[in-house]
Amino acid sequence: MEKPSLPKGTRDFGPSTMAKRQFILDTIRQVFQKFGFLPLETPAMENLSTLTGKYGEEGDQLLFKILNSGDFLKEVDPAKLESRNSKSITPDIAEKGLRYDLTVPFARFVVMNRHEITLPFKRFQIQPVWRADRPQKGRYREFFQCDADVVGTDSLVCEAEIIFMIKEVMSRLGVIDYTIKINHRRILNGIAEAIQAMGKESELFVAIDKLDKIGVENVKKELSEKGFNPSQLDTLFQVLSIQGLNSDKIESLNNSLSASNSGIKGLREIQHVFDFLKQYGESDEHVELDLALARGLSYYTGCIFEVKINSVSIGSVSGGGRYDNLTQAFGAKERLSGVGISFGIDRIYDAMEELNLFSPQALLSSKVLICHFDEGTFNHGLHVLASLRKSGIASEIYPEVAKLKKQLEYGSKKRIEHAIVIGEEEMKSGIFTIKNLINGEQTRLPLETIIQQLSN
RNA sequence: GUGAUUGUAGCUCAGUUGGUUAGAGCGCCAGAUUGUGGCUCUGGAGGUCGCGGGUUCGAGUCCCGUCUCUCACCCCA
Repeated sequence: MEKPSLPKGTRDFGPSTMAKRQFILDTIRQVFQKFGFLPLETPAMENLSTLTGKYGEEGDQLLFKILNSGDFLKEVDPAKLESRNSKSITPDIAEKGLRYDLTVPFARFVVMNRHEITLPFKRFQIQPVWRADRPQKGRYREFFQCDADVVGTDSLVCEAEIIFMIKEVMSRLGVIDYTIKINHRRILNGIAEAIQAMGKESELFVAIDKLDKIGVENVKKELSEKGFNPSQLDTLFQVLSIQGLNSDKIESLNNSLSASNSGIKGLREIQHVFDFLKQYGESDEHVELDLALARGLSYYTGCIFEVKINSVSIGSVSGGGRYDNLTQAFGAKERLSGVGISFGIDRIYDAMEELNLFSPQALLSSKVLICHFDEGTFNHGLHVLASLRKSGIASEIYPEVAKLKKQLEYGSKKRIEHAIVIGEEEMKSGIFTIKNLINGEQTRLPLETIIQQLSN
């Protein structure tokens, strides 16, 4: 017999893990709802035509594909089969794939249901996504994303709201030391213009995105290998090295990017977002304009965000941005702009675990265990159990006749707070022994009093 | 996709230059205590040493292959 195992990069979540995960999920869900987002769920699988081409070539390779049902090789061109080229055969044998993120399925949903959606449409979605990546720290092949997106408005107040939501989620989770990095694709384009690197934007952005990870020298090295000349690099790092308050950075960039329409427009939008923050009464604490933030997903066109929990060696726990043309990819005639944020709760979990931020009592368990001695007291226990549950007290009865020792041990291990012991005497008198399994104290009380005390 | 790394009891790990019947701690089960868990004591169960092949009189230990874990790169939550 083969030992059972899990596929690479996937995990089981036992009860104690789930208690903590639920806490994070509930927190995020509550914040999304408080900000006026409505729930949406989409299928785990999508047509591959929906998914491919939205995440760049690299992303396409990370899609999990689902083999067609039935005798799927029958219809395939024999010459193609003979070629043994997986890439060319794939479209013939796999029409579906597992979703790679929640934004693209959302865009698909919007296009398909355009007639019954009132714009601007705000939705949130909390579901697992799958990537055929090689797992490593903070990286799984199945993980949850918690997305909130608004489509159908260009208003920059949406960007500001994203920042408010991030702040509220972090503060409710008890995360104190974190940074919301913000940048704008147009500013990045402006920088590319300023150093005359048009047409080589992607190489440029990918390299500077690594700045805080590998340092200035290594980025310079990578860029010169990619064909950037020293004077370009000088100008680039002159711009990137701007330090100080967000407002100082904006001011200084206004000068260095003054020749670029795109750059100026991006800066103006960022400025607006900061203005909205102020107007709302929120400071720009934790928010940092970071010119080195680029983000890989190719569909972003406006503001981009990333949240990093400091002092934890885990990638970003949240990311998002504005995209202009996502619905166009599905043939929508009208231009629908959208902006969204995605929280990665698996990484948030890992980070909180590392920082010891979970409160210890977060275990989901019954409050009362009913202990008994024989068939008679067991049956009486069932009545007691019913009364407890009617009063909304989470409770359970030890399901078989066993030694008291064993029953109490069970309750203690499951961290059930109280044990009610029902013997002959208790059954007759209606006064039950209730034992606190945490501190060991024990008293005798009538059922009504017990229920009253436990209901609080 | 590239590179490195790990694998011995349910868990965390020892195991010497290859040498008898592979160990410890924790956990688990039972008893001491037939109506009282956590502490203590006593006893017990549990391993094809990841899998397959090779070298050897002899392999947990050496060699090859394979799978797996973890980490880094690429990319990303």
